[in-house]
Amino acid sequence: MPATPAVPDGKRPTLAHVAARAGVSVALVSIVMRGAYGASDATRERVLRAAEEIGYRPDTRARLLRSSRSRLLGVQFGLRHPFHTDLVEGIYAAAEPAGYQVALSAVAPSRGERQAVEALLADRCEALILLGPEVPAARLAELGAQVPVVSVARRLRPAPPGVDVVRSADDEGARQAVEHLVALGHRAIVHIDGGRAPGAADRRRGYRTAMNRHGLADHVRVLPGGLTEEDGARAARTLLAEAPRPSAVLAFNDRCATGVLDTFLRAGVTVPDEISVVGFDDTRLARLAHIDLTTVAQDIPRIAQLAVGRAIARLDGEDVPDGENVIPPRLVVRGTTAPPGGAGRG
Amino acid sequence: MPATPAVPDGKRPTLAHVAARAGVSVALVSIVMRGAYGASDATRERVLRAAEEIGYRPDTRARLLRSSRSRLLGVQFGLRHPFHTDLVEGIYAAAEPAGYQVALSAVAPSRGERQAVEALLADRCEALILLGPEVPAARLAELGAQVPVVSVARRLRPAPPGVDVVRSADDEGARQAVEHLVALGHRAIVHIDGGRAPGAADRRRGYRTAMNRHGLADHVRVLPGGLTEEDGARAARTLLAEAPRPSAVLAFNDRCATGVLDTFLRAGVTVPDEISVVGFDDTRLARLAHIDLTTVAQDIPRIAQLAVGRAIARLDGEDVPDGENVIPPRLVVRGTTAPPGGAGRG
DNA sequence: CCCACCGTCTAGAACGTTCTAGATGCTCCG
DNA sequence: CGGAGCATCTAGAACGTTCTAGACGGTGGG
Repeated sequence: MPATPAVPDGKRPTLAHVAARAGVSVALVSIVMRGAYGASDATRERVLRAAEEIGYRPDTRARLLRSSRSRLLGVQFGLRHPFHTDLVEGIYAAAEPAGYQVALSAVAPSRGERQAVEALLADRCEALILLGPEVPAARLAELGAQVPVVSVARRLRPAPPGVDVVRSADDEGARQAVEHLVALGHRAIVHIDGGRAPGAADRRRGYRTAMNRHGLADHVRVLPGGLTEEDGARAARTLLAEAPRPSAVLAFNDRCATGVLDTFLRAGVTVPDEISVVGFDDTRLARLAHIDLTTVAQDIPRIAQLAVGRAIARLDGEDVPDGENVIPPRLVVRGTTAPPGGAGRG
Repeated sequence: MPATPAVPDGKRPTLAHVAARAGVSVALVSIVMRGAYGASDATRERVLRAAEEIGYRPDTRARLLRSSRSRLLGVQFGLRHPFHTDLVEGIYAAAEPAGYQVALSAVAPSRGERQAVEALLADRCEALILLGPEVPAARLAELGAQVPVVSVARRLRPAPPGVDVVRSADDEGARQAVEHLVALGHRAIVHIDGGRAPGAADRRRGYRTAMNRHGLADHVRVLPGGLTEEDGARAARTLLAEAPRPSAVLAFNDRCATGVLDTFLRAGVTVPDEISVVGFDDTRLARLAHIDLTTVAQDIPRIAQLAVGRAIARLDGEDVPDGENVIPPRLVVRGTTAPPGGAGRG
């Protein structure tokens, strides 16, 4: 005679089913499932066996509903930005050992930041980690008033209460790039910027300051760009049309830089012989031999770790000092930069 | 005198708070918030205003706990695969208009497929959409017995009950690639495969069949590869060491193909003059001018739409016929293929 | 004038879990 | 022998929502 399944029809097994099968109370099963104190080894084993047998799986939502803490970190990211997806990997790696779960909410063409964040809040995330948020600062302040918020890669001055900032020293990164180009002998260095994108203002400023410091104030030139390949390509087309072209370009990020490279290549302008190009982010893309892009690397694991750390510290009620966490970037020299006039590549 | 906030301290507002403020019952507020039938226009407006004023936000988890349906689709994807992230965008676009929410669970170095799926099930997803799952078929069958499962890009023969398959005609794609190369005059065409990756077996078979059909059985050669750049690079290094090299390479996917291109480029082997290369997926990467990769495009929006459609159909209890949904791919000819011996590029 | 019916609203029980408060029985100590 | 103290276990109330059943007043047909 086959044992009657303890679980009715299509319903999924609950604590009560396990309890019935193991012959104990629901509360005790809860204790065992959580690994909490208060059950003998013998019953513990018996309960676990019963749970295993009927395929019990705890219901996160019911669990969170009851307990005051949800231990859930909400992460908003852009699916198309390798920089973001790499950060997400780091966030998983940092959050799970600390006993926090991660809820992802992507920004996509059909799904704005507002929608992405609303979903996270409705899911009861205790804190928000926003990767490169582009909403107005006022909106971030509003969110910060509700839950701890960590803004990654987006500077806020001053940071509203409840909002932490973790970012690379974007100005410093731009400075390193300019120093490198100047050391190679470049003077006409143009910056294709990121417009209103997070970090863009700092990179612009870093570029300007470095240029001025080297007495190149006359050569300062910022071209409107953006964070996609298309934005880079558009700016590059402007440069192509010019009589004496600049000898070097500092792009807002790697995607933008590949758009620039792409356009130059199609137009027969050789890089770095005729013009040098520098990116920002050091994505996997930049490392490929065809692209082999000189770029400014951000310390992604460290940024992820810090972002999670700040969020958790706030949740644990630690009295985190207000202020930004700024992480130094590092220039990675590859094949798209060379002295002007073309000593050339390889 | 400032109005006393209807909501105590740090707690977030609930239906009860809204009800108290609007002077109606909790049940009525629930009706209004859901937009359900059973409230007059006057009270409806009054309740909505009260909710707005105290910043009420429904609690998804409590909502799901109570109602039998969760209207939640769980999606497992790989953060590093542009093919997956593009699909996720399509899935959002298809699911939300149909009234379903999407829960994302990423596979990362620190987080295997088992863990990713467990998280989705614990969150009460009604159906699972798995992008390129690599777990054993038995495991998928086991999952299919619990909830509707859609396996995207991974073939299963036979598909276990409860498991739908949506995929490109991988064999057909490989065939198109071979046809193209043969038409250009190639004979020694080698395939760098995807090992045990989803779709790899079909692409291998399509390659073999097409080669045989053209009387090139003697030239059939499958080199072990994989789905990352590194896998492609490794295989390319093997080829570089050989005396007469093949004249064309069909790589498992675009990432693998870029690894191949990369290695050839660094070794001074010109593409397509000395050797032609074809990828698979038509990622944004392939379209960049430096790479300009001939590749097999998959119809991503259609795949996403179909995957969501099948999941929802199963949930709605429609009697979906078992069987795969196979979508034809399309070869995109770009700059990495040319006749052998080098009439060359540009 | 009665009753059925409709639109509007409400009380209270679910959902699956955790938490609080306490019950039970055992051991150990004076 | 009488508690105190401990380990183990349990009943029942929460959590914030939806659902079921029904209450209430007004209207209209016979």
